[in-house]
Amino acid sequence: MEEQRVGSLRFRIDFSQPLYEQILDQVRSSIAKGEIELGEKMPSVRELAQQLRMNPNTVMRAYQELERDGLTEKRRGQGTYVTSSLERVQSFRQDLAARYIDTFLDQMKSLGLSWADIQKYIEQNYDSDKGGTPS
Amino acid sequence: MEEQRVGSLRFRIDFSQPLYEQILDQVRSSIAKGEIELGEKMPSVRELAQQLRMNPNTVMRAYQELERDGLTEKRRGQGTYVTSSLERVQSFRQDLAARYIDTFLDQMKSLGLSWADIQKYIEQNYDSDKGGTPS
Amino acid sequence: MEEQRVGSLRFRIDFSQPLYEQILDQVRSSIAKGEIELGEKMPSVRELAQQLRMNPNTVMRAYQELERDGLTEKRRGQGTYVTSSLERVQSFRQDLAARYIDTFLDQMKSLGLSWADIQKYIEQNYDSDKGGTPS
Amino acid sequence: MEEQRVGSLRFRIDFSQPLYEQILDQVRSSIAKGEIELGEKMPSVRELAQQLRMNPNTVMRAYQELERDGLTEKRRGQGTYVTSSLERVQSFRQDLAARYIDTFLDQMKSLGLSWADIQKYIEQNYDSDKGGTPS
DNA sequence: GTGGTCTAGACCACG
DNA sequence: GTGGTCTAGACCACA
Repeated sequence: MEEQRVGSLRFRIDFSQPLYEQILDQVRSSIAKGEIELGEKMPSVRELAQQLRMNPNTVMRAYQELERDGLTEKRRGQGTYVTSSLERVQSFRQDLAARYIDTFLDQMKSLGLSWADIQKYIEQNYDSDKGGTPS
Repeated sequence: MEEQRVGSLRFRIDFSQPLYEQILDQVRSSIAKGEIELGEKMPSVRELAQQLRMNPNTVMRAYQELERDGLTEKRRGQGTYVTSSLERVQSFRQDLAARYIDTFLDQMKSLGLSWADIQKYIEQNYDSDKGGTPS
Repeated sequence: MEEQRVGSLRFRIDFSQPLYEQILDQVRSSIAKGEIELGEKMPSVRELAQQLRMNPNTVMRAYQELERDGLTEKRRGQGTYVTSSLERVQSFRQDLAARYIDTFLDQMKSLGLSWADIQKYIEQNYDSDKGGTPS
Repeated sequence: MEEQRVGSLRFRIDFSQPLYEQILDQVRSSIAKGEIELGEKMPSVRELAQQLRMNPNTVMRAYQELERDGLTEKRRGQGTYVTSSLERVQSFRQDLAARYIDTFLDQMKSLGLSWADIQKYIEQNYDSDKGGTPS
């Protein structure tokens, strides 16, 4: 329900999805949007676990996936850092967007909606809030 | 892998999602696209389970959700039928589309992509196949 | 120390490496060598855990990596199966071999040994047992 | 990323392996290849730690292992020196090479590849750069 | 201090 | 029955 800030990161956790997935998605989002800077130190596993009132293992699982995505890197004994490679972030963002778009277009197709239909619908209903990079 | 036909319905099942969900989605899609006609008889739970080589419980769960959606109705002693109400189908289609779109726009927002970005991206990459059998 | 058989799989577990890695390596090896057949059912997580006297979570972690490798697939409520795709196994084997070889050649290079040196050395010392596909 | 020189030694450090291990391996390599001469003085622990921007404890751990290997020796009040015994270096090199080779052959065996397979593969893929600065 | 592995045991979704 | 998520808490390696 309420949002929580931990360092530069913001979290909004509920019980509708696996906790580690929510962490994963929300950290990805923070990195993709540049809310947390390249090369910045992430909160430690234990710290984040405590702040979010979760078990450290749950947080660690999310951190491991982030590293597999190439979005963070671990430095032994020092902590976890956001990657410094802008390129890696960009390419990750592209890939993920493409995956989301594919799924979405499949869904629309399964309902028999064409791209023109979708455009019309969205422009009617979401004119005021089309998302995008925050100011 | 391969597609399977059962009456007017077509199924393509894999193990990446819950089986009952795949049945649900694919029947919904068949109804939305008019591949199975309004008022037509659905295969019985047993029949479909046998054809798809699944546990009848799995098929039943999908059928229950279809009925809750108002897309089908059971007639005692006769079986399950697709609703005859075009209006019901249309409104269901609208609702589902709206839900998919919301999710999609949230995802795009989480990646910092605006509606303009999305349009540009899709038109570049999917020009030839924008899907959809317009109603 | 002693080898253990679970279905078609053989395990030899010690404490010199993470347990889940040993499971992972040994299952990979069994698949690569064809000791367990394509499409065959793997022991369930709980079953294997019990046989190896480990916690199910430890086994599950290994199974998750196997799936990420594309060597196995989960079927909900049914269990875990070795992939049926020979191609996937072959390509995995190629990739892994290439990785091992790269590492090895780097090590040899760091010791100032040329490929000719290595060949000579191996042929002198390992003539009787050059490994390879078991009879 | 970038290489760093400290006296006769060259280092290339990342975060994918324990830092002390990287120092260890790279110093061993420098000695084995004769890049640093027998009897030459090593940088002091503090000096090296400072140059590599590491904790002195980390460097010390690597130095202790080098001494255990017989590749270096401490002289009280003077610092650490590379051994003057060519024989010791040679025998160390042999041992280490043998260990690497054993591991490698085990890996290949676990993938069901024979020595002939390996030779063929390497000669196809690495013909231009077989590494090595023969002694 | 950091992350990583492991155990024991609960509870859930799926078939 | 299957795998998946989560917690609590122990112990380890690295810096």
